[in-house]
This record gives sequence, C-alpha cells and structure tokens, in this order.
Amino acid sequence: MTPVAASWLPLSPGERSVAIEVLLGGPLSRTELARRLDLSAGSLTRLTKPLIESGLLVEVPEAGVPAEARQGRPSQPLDVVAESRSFIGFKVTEDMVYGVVTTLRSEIVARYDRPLPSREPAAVVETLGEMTDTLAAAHPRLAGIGIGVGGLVEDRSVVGESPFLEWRDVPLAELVEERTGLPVVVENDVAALVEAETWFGAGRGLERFVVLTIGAGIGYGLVLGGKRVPYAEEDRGFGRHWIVDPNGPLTPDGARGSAVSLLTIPNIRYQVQAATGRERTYEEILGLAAAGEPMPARVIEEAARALGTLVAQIGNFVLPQKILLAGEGVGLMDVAGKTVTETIRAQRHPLAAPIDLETKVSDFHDWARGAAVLAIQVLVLGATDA
Amino acid sequence: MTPVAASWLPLSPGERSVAIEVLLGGPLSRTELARRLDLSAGSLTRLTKPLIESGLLVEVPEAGVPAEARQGRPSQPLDVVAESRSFIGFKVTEDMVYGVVTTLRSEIVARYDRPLPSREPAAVVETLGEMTDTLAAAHPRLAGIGIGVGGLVEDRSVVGESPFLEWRDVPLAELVEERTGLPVVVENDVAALVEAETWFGAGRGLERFVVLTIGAGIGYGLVLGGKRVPYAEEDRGFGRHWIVDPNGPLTPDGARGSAVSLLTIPNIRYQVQAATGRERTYEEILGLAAAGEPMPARVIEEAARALGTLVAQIGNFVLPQKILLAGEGVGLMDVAGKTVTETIRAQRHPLAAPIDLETKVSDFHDWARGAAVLAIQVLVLGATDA
DNA sequence: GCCACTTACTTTTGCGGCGAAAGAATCCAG
DNA sequence: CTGGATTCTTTCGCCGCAAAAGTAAGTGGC
Repeated sequence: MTPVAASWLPLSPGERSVAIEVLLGGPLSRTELARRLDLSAGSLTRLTKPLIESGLLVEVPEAGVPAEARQGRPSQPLDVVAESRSFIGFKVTEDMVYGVVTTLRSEIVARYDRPLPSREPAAVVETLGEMTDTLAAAHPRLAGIGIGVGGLVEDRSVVGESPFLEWRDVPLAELVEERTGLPVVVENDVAALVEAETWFGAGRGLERFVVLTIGAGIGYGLVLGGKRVPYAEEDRGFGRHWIVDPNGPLTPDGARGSAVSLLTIPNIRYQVQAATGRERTYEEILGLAAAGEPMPARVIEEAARALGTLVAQIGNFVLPQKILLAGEGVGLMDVAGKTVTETIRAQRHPLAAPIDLETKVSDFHDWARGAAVLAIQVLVLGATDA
Repeated sequence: MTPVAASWLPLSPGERSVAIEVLLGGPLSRTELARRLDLSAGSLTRLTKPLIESGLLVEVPEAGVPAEARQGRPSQPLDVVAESRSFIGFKVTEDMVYGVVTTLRSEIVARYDRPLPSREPAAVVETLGEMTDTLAAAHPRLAGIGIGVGGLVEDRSVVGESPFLEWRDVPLAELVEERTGLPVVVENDVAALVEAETWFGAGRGLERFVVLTIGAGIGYGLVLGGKRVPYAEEDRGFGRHWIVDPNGPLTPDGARGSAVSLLTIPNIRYQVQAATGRERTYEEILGLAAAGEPMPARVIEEAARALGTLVAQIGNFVLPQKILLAGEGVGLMDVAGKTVTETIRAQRHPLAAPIDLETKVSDFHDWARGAAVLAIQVLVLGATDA
C-alpha cells in the first residue's frame, strides 16, 4: 500500500471532539464549546491551541449578533478552515463515474464526470486515476478519496459483491491508492449518502434518523445514536420483500405489492406502460398524473399511499426524529404529497409526535458528495464512528 | 418528602460500571471485568475494593471450570450479594394490586396480592402501604419500591394520566414515600417490563431490542443502545392505528384491520362471539382453533398472520437483535406459531439475519417484577440510564 | 475620561483516575 | 523443589480535567 498520511494529525480524543463539534456546528466560541462538550473553559484553551497552530481551526472575526444586549469581552468564534484540505468523491454507476471535489465542510467546489469505458476493475481504476489526476491539477491539498458503489462493501475497502458492475471481492481501495497515492475509502453508495446526511445534512446531530431512497431501487438507512446501523441484506434488493399492499400490482421485479413494485421508477414506468401501451419517462408520468390523466394518476396515487404507509410504519416502529426521502424518485411528493401525508396521518396515533419528513431530490453528484464525506470522516478526523 | 437513603452509596462512575457489569453478568473475576470494561488490572483492584468493603460484592469460591487446562493462580470471581437488599415491586390494575419481593438480582422471593377497595388515590396508597408493612415484616433490608401502572407516568414519580384508574396528575411516588418511608419509583407498566427485560431478561446486553406485548391491549417498547426510547403516544392506544391488514376485521375497539382489532384478547373474543354467537374465553378459543374448529381457527390464523406481518415490519425497519413477545395474549404462538414464522419469512429478505424471536407468557407478577427492577436501577445504582 | 461591571479567555495549580510495571500469591508440571 | 503461568496487588508517574486566580476587552455610569 502507498504511504498514507494517516489521519491529518494525531488527534487526542478531546481534540477530535472539538474538531468535530466545530466542523458540524459552524463557528463556535470556546465558551460555547465548553458548554456543549461539558468541559471547563481552561480545557478548551488547552484543546484548541494545537488545533489552531496546525491550521485546522482559525479565529473568525465575530459574525454573531450585531450589537444587542451583549456585554463583556466579545467571544472569539472558532471555525474550521474549510479550504485547508480538499476531498474527492466518486459515485460509480454501471456506465458513468460522477466526481466531485469538496471542502472539509463537504461543500462541492467542482464537478467532473466521465463515461466508463468498461466495467473491468482495471479500467475502472484507470478511469478513476485519470479523473483524480485532472482534479488534482486544479485542486491542490487533496487529502483523500471516497468512492461510493452500489453493492456490498466490506471494511470500507473491498467491493464484496456488486451485481451491476459484475464484481466480486475487488480490493478497490487498495488499487486506487496504488494508482493515485492518496488514501481511499470505499463504501456502499446508500451508506455513504446516509453518513453524509448524518454529519452535514438533514440528520445532523439527531439520535434516531432514517433515510429512505427511491430511485431505480429502494434504499434504507438507519442511524441510531448518531451511528449508522449496518445490516446483512443491505443493498441486496430488500425492498422487494417489503409488502406494503398485498393486493397491489405485480411487476416483474418484486413480490406483489412490494415497495419495489409500487415505488421505484422502473416499476412505475412498467405499470403505466402495461396499462396504456405507451412508454413514458418518470417525469412525463408525474406530469400526466398532475394533469389528471386517469391511469398515471391512479399509479401515482397508489405509490403515494404506499409511501405514506411505509413512512407511517417506520415512524411507528423506529420513532425517528426525522425521515429523509432522497433519490430521483421522490418527485412523487410534489404531485401527490397530500396523499402521502394523509396516509401517514391515518396510520399514526393522533398524539404521536408528527413525523419530521424532509424531501430531497438528489442527483448523482449528491451521491458522490456522500462518498467524499466518508473520506472526511475517516481520513481527517480518524473517526470510525461519530 | 421522607428522608431517603438516596443511592446506596455514592458510587463513582467506574465503580458503578463494575457493579452493573457484575450484577448483569453473573460472577466475574477481576481480570474478566478488566477485559470487558477495557480497564487495567490495577484499576480493578482499586474499584472493587470499596465495593467489597461496603458489602455490595463478595468473592465467591470459584464456581467455573472444573479442572481443565487451567493453570496459574486461580481467579477470584466476584458476585453481588443478591440478598443484601430487597425490593418491592407492585403492579396496579383497576381492581387488584400484585406485589412481589425481589433480590438485587430481581429474583422473586415472595408474592403478595390484594384486591383494590377503591380507585381513589388515597385508598390505593393505603393499600400499597399496608402491603408494604406486611412484606417489610418478613423481608428486612428493603431498599425501595417500584410501582408499575398502566398510563402515562412523568419523571418516574407522577401519574399524569391513567384512564383505567381515572387519575390525572397524582404524585404517587411522593404519597407512597410519605406512607412507607421508603424511596419509590413509579413507571408505566410496559416501560417497567421493558427495562426489566433489558437488564435481566431477554434483552440483556443487546444494542437493539424490541418488546411487543399482547394482552388487553398492545404494548411496544424500543430499546436502542441499551436505553429505552420514550415516546409521546406511549400507552395511549397506539396499536389502534397500526393498520396491519386494510381488509381485516372491524371491531368496536380500533380501526379496521388494526393490530388491536386483530390481536388483542378482547377483540379476538369479540370476533368469535360475533361470528358464532357464543362467548368464549381466550384459552377456549385457542383450544378450539387447535382442534380445527373453522371459525376460531380462521380468527387465530388471521391473528397469526397479523403478528407475523408486524414482526417482519419491525425486523425490517428497526433491525433489532431480538424481539420479545410478552403478555397474556401470546398463547397464540403455541397454536399458530408456524403461520407466524411463515408470514415473517415471506416479508423478509432471504439474506436478512433471521429474527431472534422469543416468546414469554407473562403474568401480573412479571409486571410487578418489572417495577422492582426500576427500583433497583434507580435506587441502588443511581442509574438514570444504563 | 475614569471606574465599576460583565463576559471571554488564559494561566496556574492541584487532584483523581488510569496504565505500566514490578512484585506477591497461588496454582500446575515436571 | 523449581520454573512457568496466571491472577491479583502495589507502587509510581502521567495525563486530563476542574477550580481558581489572573488577564483581556468590551459596555455603561458618572
């Protein structure tokens, strides 16, 4: 393996907690940090000093409140130097690689995509290598690479099984490290998106958080105590076995009335085509449904009820503080959001805490960004968990 | 408030973790404890010394392995002195109080029940007081009382709302403390059962654990990271809104096809009576179903499918390591367990980890024991969380 | 313009908990 | 009886923290 910069610096547990808190919580004064981390003011001085000296943190010129009832010595907020390091995130699909460069804060500063000439591991590694070369030229201070792939990933480095790439046990992290000389983290794409949302997105700071992705398939991510829960059937088509409506439609792709049959884009298109004989894109179907065309409207309504049922069940059993709907197949919410919320209401106790439901139509660059966040977590902060 | 012995002794965090580990993990040597708690051998000597001196722990005469490949100085297992303190647990129903006395290990050493002359708070407190007097005579060294009631309990002391007792905002803990002079913990009965199972029962040491109780109603308890998750609709009939089968039976008690309609004892009896015109006990219905009587068999089969669906959904979304089915209404599993497991299988991914499903028919003394465990947690170990 | 007051941060100091390492205890094997 | 193995105890020193005192930098009263 190439010599690797390991973690940025050997961060003590105390320093790490400060770094993460500032990274996730925006600029924070030392006093505020002391309160949040339950430490004394003196400890904060001690912990922040090396972080500032190393360039990870800087004192920023007091953004806060303009000139209210503030009194006493002004606080001196600290912030991470987001640009001090850059990260690359790749999302590998069966025919494309989508790439982004992000800051330490996971803000996307560049995008770069390329078609995949072949699915052979060597070809994929070479494509990733060339893309990294190109990006490295424009973005110095690269600290690491994160790669998201659909399929089963082991130890954040080996692609154990990826049906669409037709890979088995490919040590992708090692190969790309050899090619690029940068440390590499590989993860399942849904897992990466979930981690990204947990750290920097909708799930920031939450104890119980669920991500449901709808696209070509169904993805499910569960975050408990700030940590993502891994599970055996991850990314192996479990949504085909979630029976939402036993009398629902039967499609070639899943059990009758399963979440896959009812909700995924290919299966919604299949249903409409089977009924009308015409092939339509997902967007066309949504448009027709919104315009009141009976058949697409019926399919979309049924999907919305299925989604509402799923969300209600998750809400009832997992008691999450928030559920994020992501992926390309959540456009549904714009057309039939009312049906979804009504279905949820019908299957929840009136006194139950209302479900905080967030919708985020994500494109492939969001998936790539998720992979970059993995790299940030592992490489800079040395955090295997949060 | 009566002078209260507070925690047994002021336990340092380190001492507390040792005490809990030994309490839950049986006799353990210092070396074993050092490994489990990730401490050095020296620390264990330091931490165990005061615990032994105070009488909470003792060295026991080496139960373990007979004479195998053991070499070197024999280990000196430590165990809690289970009898060093006794605890009372009460389960209050609308017409009865069920009481138990337990050891520190939550082993039941005595049972004592009494009918409730009235639901007035004063009468209930007096009944509890007299029962405590009786039990105290036979069991010295009482350290505290735990009380489980159906309904909403706040701060482990005030009964906020209990429909069947017709109470609102009764400071039960305070009243019983005044009457008995012992520290008192009050908790919702399901919550107490869940805590007991988490500490001493089926959920011992698990990260994710679910308890589903079936009886007069449906109870749900979620344990994540070893801690029970509280929720707003707790014990307020949420099961009426879990729609398991939209085409299921309609009963006076819940929405069509809800878990309450399909699974609870009163609703199963209602269904059988509505169809056959004859009133039957739950046990009779189970017997008839087992004997192949069509109508009861149909109701029980439908209930079993509903239970299987619920368990599968919980398994899919919560990913628990274990699900405990408890209460008086799980006799179902003996008659139609096969249907339940088949339904679960149909709605789970083949690669998913099989659900560890445990069934425990519990009586009222198990509920009372749960309340006693709460007292152990709070009063002895000063643990608001595990 | 001076001074009291407030709040933020830094420095100093002391203590508690922990690990490392050496030593004592207690077994087994030859 | 000696040497090895394992557990437990003792000693020692370090690290990390809090407490407290000191310094810095602002506001407002007079």
